[in-house]
Amino acid sequence: MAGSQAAPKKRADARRNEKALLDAAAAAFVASGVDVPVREIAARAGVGVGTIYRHFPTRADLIVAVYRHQVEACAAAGPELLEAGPTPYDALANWINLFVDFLVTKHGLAEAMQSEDASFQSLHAYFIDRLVPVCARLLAAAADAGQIEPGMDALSFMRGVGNLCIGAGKEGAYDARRMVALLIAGLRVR
Amino acid sequence: MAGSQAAPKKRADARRNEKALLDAAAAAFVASGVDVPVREIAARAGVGVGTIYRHFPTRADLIVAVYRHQVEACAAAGPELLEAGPTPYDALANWINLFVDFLVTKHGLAEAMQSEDASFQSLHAYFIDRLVPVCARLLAAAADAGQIEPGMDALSFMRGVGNLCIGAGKEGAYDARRMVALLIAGLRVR
DNA sequence: CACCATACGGAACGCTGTTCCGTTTGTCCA
DNA sequence: TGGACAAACGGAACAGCGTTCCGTATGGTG
Repeated sequence: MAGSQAAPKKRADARRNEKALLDAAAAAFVASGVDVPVREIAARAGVGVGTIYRHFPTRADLIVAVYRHQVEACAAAGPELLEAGPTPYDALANWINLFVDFLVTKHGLAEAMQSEDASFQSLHAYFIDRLVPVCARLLAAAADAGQIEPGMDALSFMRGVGNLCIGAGKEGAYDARRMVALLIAGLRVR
Repeated sequence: MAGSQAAPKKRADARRNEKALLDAAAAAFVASGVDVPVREIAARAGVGVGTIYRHFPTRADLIVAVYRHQVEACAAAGPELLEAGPTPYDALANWINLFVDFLVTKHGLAEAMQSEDASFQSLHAYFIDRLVPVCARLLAAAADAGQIEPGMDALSFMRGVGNLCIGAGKEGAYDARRMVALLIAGLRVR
């Protein structure tokens, strides 16, 4: 097999800077949200701005790289919850809650996810690739079990959930989980 | 009574420019969304940028001025629907649909509404003043009729509805009305 | 008609993202 | 070991945005 990557042998300083940038970006995202100025990330990492763009052509690429592990974990949790939960509907609700918790703790990520800006293309693509199929399977299972109305497409549903997470985690009394719970409840057959 | 305004007699050119700015802004909002560059609005109106800031200190003030009529109409429709609808729940659903239709046809307005930027303070204040009480009354009526769970606060609910409208009206197949319908359905008692 | 407060225009500033190129540095082979 | 070359770097420079500020123009008025 081809190992982890078909690494075209990058230079040592390049690898070092990429790591430093990921750490700096993670810290900066926590401190100032995912729309923190590029210069600040560069300063934290002790590199020039050019170096950021060389490693991560768009902000979305950097965001994806920083949160890849957590997104993968979320994707992996889908089938597990489906097997563990009392019913498919419970599994769906639990999984969505997992996703919501992830989103609301990343300042500005929900906002970025719905941005139509071209530079966020790769962020969309990644979330769609990894999470929408998982959601689709949970929705299908719940529909097959007769617990929710069939016909909801996973992409729209996840966009709705993501939208509801916008503005959460501020001082205002807005509770994203409560709103998402309403949305899920709205799916149920009556 | 004090007539329509206690107008402190503004100069004729100032009144003319204010009108021109409102027209230009309305056209620019339609063409490029509510986050159209200030310079473009100024150019459309044939004035300098300073003139915009003199009449409308923040972008939110301009947005409020442009859409005031439609927001007032929406606010006025609440009590009417409550009286007309077969049930309070129907009135609530119809009114929310009115609000959603308003939002999705104003490119970028839903996004602006959830912005926490200080310059949008007056936009928040206006919507909260005019629409939240109407929504609260409809929610209370539906709860009193035993059709929805009591305890939903109108502000959170409207924020949720507004959030669901983000990204509607683009090429993507996202249907804000459908998602909002889910949210309303989630309110119903089971 | 002359005065002056009111209002205007747009240059200028600061902060963003993004590009570009002269310089530095790691790697590899003679 | 040392030199050569591709790879990578840094940050100046540019463009687009919101916002401020002040010299200039103008409408109202006695």
